[in-house]
Amino acid sequence: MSHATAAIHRHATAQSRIETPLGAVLLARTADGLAGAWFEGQKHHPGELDAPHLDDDPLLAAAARQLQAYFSGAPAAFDVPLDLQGSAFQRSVWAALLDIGSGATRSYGDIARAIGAPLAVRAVGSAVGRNPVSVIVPCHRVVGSGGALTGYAGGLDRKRALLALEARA
Amino acid sequence: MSHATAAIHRHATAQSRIETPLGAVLLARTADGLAGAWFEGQKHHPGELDAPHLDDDPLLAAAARQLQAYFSGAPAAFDVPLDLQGSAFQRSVWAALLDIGSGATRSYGDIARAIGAPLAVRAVGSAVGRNPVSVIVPCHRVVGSGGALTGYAGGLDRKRALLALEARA
DNA sequence: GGGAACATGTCCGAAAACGGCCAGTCAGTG
DNA sequence: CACTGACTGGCCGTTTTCGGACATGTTCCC
Repeated sequence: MSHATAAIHRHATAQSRIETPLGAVLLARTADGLAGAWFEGQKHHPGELDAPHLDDDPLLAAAARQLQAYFSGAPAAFDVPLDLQGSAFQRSVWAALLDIGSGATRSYGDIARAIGAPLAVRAVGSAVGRNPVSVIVPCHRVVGSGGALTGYAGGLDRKRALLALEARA
Repeated sequence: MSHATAAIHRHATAQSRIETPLGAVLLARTADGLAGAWFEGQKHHPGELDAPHLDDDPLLAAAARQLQAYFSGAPAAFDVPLDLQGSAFQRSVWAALLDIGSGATRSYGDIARAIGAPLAVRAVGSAVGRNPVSVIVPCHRVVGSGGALTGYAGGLDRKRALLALEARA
């Protein structure tokens, strides 16, 4: 188990499960914010969490509401506090993802330059792939420099669908 | 000759030889109890003993009966008094072996912790290997921490066979 | 009496393998 | 030419693997 995944297992205080047009999503929070949103069966899924299932947790409920709105075609508007568990490098990458507007895309090289490590392109790829909060932290908006989709922890189909949804909105 | 083996040669009052599905076994007793049960040709076998061969010695006969029952598939039930010749450290290790239930296994590290010498793992390995009373003192129930069989004075095949027998019972 | 060998397990550091990349090359086309 | 596609080499953080070092009691062999 990776350091980050272990941290989530340790600090999670509640979890809940919602259905979306792209499949079930597991949400998890810590005391400080939303820490995870994984598609069922995706790569790097944390597996079973110890935390209690709470459908009425205010933060989880808000995240669920905003996700449902997003999937219904409303413009992406997420404002739940995040608590992203990862190394300093990973957090800097994930922070950069939050700057990509809905409907826009960036290349892995763009992100590398944005965080001041222009040569760390492959490392950026790794970090993007470990994003713990799907959809809300928009790792799906990162594509190859030529526009190719190149990869997605939840499967390329989901990545295509998310981009298409945002293109319509 | 080791200190313990010398003591057995000195104090043995009777011996006898029985056949088992895993080969011949030499039994030896002292005035105080059963002191040895070695597979023929095993490592650390004491060789020829001076003591008289007595097939009607009550203690040796009881041990033989219980061993035969065990090999026929009956649950392990040994109650002959033991007289284990060895250093204080070795006796503490062998005592710990008697606490492992039939069908269960422990690692060498488990035993080391159980006797209060958590770092003496290798020494435990040595001591387990010198167990003078095979089968009845269940040294065959000690395996590597990863589950590997790692060694047996009577050969790994016998160790495997004993564990399989107990798994069935 | 000194020193090696053993039926191990834990730790730590180094080294290698592994990715959701990208820019450059080069040969093959129309 | 311009464009394509396959291949190459280098970049970097993370994860996994691997190899020593160490701790311990007893025996065996100089």
